Amino acid sequence: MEKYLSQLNEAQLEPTIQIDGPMIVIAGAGSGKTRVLTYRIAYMMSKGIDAFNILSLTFTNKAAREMKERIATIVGASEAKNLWMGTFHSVFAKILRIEADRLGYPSNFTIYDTQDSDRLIASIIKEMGLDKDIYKYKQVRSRISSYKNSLITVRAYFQNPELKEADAMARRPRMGDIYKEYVERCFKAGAMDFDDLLLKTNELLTRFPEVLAKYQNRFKYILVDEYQDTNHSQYLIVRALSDKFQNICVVGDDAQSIYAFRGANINNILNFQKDYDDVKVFRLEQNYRSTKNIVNAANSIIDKNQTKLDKIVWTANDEGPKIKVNRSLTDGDEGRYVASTIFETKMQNQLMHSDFAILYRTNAQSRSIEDALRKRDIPYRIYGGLSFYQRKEIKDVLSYLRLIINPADEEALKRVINFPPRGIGQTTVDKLIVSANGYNRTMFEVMKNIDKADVKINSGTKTKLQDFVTLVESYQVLNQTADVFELAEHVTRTSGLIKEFNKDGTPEGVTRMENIEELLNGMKDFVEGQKEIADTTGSLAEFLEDVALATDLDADKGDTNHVALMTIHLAKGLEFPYVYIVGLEEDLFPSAMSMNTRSELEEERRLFYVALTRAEKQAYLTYALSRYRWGKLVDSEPSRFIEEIDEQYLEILTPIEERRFNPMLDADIFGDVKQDVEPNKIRYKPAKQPVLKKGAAKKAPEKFQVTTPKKLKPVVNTNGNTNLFDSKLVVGNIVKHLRFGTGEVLKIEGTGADIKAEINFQHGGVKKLLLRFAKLEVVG
DNA sequence: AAATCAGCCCTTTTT
DNA sequence: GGGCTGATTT
Repeated sequence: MEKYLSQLNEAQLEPTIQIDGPMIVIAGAGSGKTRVLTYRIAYMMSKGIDAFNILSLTFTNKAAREMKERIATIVGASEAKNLWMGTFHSVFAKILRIEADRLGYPSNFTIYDTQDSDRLIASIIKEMGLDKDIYKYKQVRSRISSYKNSLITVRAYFQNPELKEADAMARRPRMGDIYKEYVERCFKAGAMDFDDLLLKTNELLTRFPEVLAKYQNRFKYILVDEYQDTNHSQYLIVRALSDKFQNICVVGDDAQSIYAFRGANINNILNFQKDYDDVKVFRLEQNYRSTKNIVNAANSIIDKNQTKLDKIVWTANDEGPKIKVNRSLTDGDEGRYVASTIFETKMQNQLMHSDFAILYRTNAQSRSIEDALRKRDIPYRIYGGLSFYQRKEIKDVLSYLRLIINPADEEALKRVINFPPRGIGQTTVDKLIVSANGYNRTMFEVMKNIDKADVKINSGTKTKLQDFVTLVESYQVLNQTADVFELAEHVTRTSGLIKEFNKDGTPEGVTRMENIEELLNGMKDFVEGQKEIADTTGSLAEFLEDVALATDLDADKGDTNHVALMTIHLAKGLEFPYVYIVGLEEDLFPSAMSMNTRSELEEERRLFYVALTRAEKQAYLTYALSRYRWGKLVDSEPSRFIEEIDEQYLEILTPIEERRFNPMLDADIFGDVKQDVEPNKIRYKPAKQPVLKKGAAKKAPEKFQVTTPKKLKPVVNTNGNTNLFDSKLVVGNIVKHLRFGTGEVLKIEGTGADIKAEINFQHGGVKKLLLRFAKLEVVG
């Protein structure tokens, strides 16, 4: 152990050997946080603390696995095996399975993924006869999710008039009814969604003091990584479990909090010192990862945020090259620029493909990059996106398997009852749902007793339903003896899935078959792997849980030497020698949807900070002047984040060399000639009509100058004399709108040309209006 | 009940 | 550009 501790600097050593009591480690990017966590656990064990008494919560299962492996090399595999380590979701799913019956759930409950939830909600909205344009299932789902993350149960919802009012104001008065029905249907189906795993854990710990005591005594030492990204529900679980012994160590970096959109509360980390007595505070401020240029540039960005803890990240590393900033004409050019510089850099410095990462704000951006990499024969791998387990054919197979374990699983049943087609159509399914709700039974139970049930289904269809029941039951019998792989293999063959995908020999069908094969191989690995671990059964239930909570499709099978493509969110915690941050454009990064409030914009800025601090040696920032979005070419402006970096750390590669407008050359912008133009050649932008955007007259042609800070743009009044942009509209004013009638001003937000007012109109409810466009008249 | 097609929304990020 | 829903046809 000593030899490991000697690898730490003083700042790292202190928290590592501090075992008892509440403590917080504020760890800057690249400061060796994971090392501290790993060695701390190993150190605890070397001091005689039983692995059974340590609970370590990480942000991804991959992080947990890697940490466990490293601990195993220090203290030995047999000891490390007993550590409880994983994400909140996976750890508490395990506990919920043990305690399920207390909550009225079967221990083999299904975990609904987002898609399952969406389908159920959409189906409920339809059944209730509501307008799907007002009740958009995605919005409804995210609303329900935020209730759950704030521990607002259905009962709490109906007891709180404010919530009902808020939903009514948003023209969704039936929100509570949908919530209620959704929760009941999940319960009946023996299913929990992601948020339930945390909500039900809280319920368990609150309602059953003996259960709380049991786990408090079990988890005498608790560690939480990435504490800045915990939500309220997670916060309460940690508080409850650590309440008795108060041996709680949280690690995080407020500057890297990027999950507010899913309920993460940055105040959890900002207020930690108030939550416990005598909190010891440690700071890791020396960055070991990146060059001075990168660290300083990142600091200069995060400085722009108001909400943050005091912390100065510094490094003793080399100065390094400046951050390269490149402009392209289109997203296609951007891709080609990235691909060609990767190619050149790799050749010149004899690097691996895996030394490079390309990070973007949205998954949709990967396509243009992929195309360029493929043309250059550069191997790459896309992380995240539509994960393997979310593909249609994989979900089909998994749905059959889910039904074996839990025939009450409504979403799985609806998915495969008529796939492959077996003559059971929508009408029949609808009748079954109505009937099941009427009898308060599951659809499967109704089907099983279809002869006794009062449903108007013709006898031919009834036979088909019974056949399906028999099929599933035969699988259940096989599950008694066969392992996961054998079972799945049998299911794909006998259900007709393989035949269905093989049917027409289309390339699509071939890919689907390959994916199914890959799934089967994965199962084989799972079966083999589980044999070596003592306390696991290798059961189907366990496999399905792994799959439901998988954070990535890890299992880096075979070749790991590829360029990594992923969203910035996914890149958190990772590092690469060369990092490209692409699509640095206004409305994309920062996202158009996050510019309404300061806190949203600050989260985008933290996201940019995370992106930049992934780089060890060299960072590239790229943007395009126009980009395909929703199938259309859209003009874009460089991101404000580029300007926010202190210019001394930047190298602008593409000073604009304006050329005279040339109709001949200009034509290729609209034709297909430009495909062959080499990237990174000096390009020019055709003269264009100035576009009015954000109420400002844009200087044309566009010229991007990093050296001059953006000045406040002149305001153009586009709406004649009724424009209130310059007026002193205040909260409480009564205003009149041409279309919406009169309303009260609830909120005013934004600055400059982006000032918006939230107005509650008598007709039309609450609306956010850009003052510079809205024709408003103050009447009171 | 199945197959085909037109039109819709979509893009923030994930356990 | 693409995926999904709903209407229409067979």
